[in-house]
Amino acid sequence: MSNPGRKRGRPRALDRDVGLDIAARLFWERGYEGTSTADLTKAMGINPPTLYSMFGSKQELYRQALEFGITRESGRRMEILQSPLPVYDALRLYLYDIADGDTQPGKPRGCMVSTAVLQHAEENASVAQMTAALREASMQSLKTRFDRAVEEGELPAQTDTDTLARFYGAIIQGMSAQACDGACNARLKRLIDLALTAWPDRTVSKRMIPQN
Amino acid sequence: MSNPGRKRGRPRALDRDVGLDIAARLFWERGYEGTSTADLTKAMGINPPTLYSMFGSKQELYRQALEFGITRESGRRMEILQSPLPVYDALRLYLYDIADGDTQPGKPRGCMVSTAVLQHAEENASVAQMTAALREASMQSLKTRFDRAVEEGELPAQTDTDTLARFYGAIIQGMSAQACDGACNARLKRLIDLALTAWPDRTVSKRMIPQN
DNA sequence: ACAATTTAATAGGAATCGCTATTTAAATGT
DNA sequence: ACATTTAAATAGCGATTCCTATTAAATTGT
Repeated sequence: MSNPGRKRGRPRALDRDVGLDIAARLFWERGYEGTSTADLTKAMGINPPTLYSMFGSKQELYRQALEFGITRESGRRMEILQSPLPVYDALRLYLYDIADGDTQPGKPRGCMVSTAVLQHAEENASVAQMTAALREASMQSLKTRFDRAVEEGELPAQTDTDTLARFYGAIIQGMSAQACDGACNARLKRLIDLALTAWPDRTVSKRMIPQN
Repeated sequence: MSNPGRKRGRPRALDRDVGLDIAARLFWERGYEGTSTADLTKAMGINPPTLYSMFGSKQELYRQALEFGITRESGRRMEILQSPLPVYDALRLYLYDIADGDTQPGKPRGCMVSTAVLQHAEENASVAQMTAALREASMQSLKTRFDRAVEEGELPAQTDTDTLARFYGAIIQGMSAQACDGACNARLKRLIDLALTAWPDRTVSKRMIPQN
């Protein structure tokens, strides 16, 4: 029969995105080294050769699963950060969104990137590099927004935007760690609210009493 | 020959503490799942049966290596925290000591506990429980110190000491993650200095302009 | 019906995983 | 010297690691 919408040959039994979603959840929960290819094929309901023909290798599957898992939320968070809101409010919403991501019901705890592959066997150094680069990019996007805020007069000219970005980056990583350890959403948001009191404020200097 | 200071039988070829130090460094660098028993025996210069007769199992070795690795610094940090210094200054020195620990030349980056075994295979859940309990205990010791500060009038009576402890706990975890990613000592200390501006201050409320 | 095309399933390979039964070596006690 | 005691080394077990050569199945084109 003529069926122009379909290719020739045996149809795929597993949708690629479904497979990536399953892989993302497994890697998210158990880490790269804690997830075996047998875990992956079993969860996807396929046999090893299918996994390798679809995704290439375990490392390549991890890369694709990472990309698949973060694309949607990464886009949303960029919109929050680049919104017309004052930078402080954008930052708060940005952090709240991350706290929500760290504590989604029915999904693994913590962040897929923030605390992933920090320790690893030598042979997995290139995998660790993937997540490290994503963490660095995340902090750079914060710094870029803060730099704009300086230019637009929302932050003092002498603001150390790099340290400010890495500080909130540390909060993000700490939230992920604590979510892995069982922290609830409300607890993470209390933590955010406290972290936001470190925001540089042009109106008042906070500590009137010298520290030394 | 009569030699009262020594036991009978073949002498140990490897000192227990030397072995634990080697194991601690390997687990620290590569994580629990990233370190194989072959890595451990090779680094110690022993054969598998010796490792198992000395330490019992991989999991038990990890427990002992953790204990060995953190005992000294844990004691020092408790002294800092319980010193007669004002709580703010004690906290600052405490965090600086951790930053130093995260960036020691010739040792693995980051903290052995703060960011360890956050993700893991199901079979290693009990190992993850070890590090999670140590992280929780670390934050509890901060909270206890802050509670005392409230009692002694160093902090406002209404201070949320639990959130305050978990906030600096998040900073500690973030520092460890960033040290793993290559952050230097000075960068971590800039981060600490910024985090310390979130310290509750009785003299002035920081944000004079309402946020909403 | 039959060839062509594409994918899945079977079966297993080489290496490594954590771990151990057995044997050998090195000390002390008599 | 020789037995006793303690620990190390040899050798390897069963299971699992990531991955693949080969075969079988399911579709389309003619």
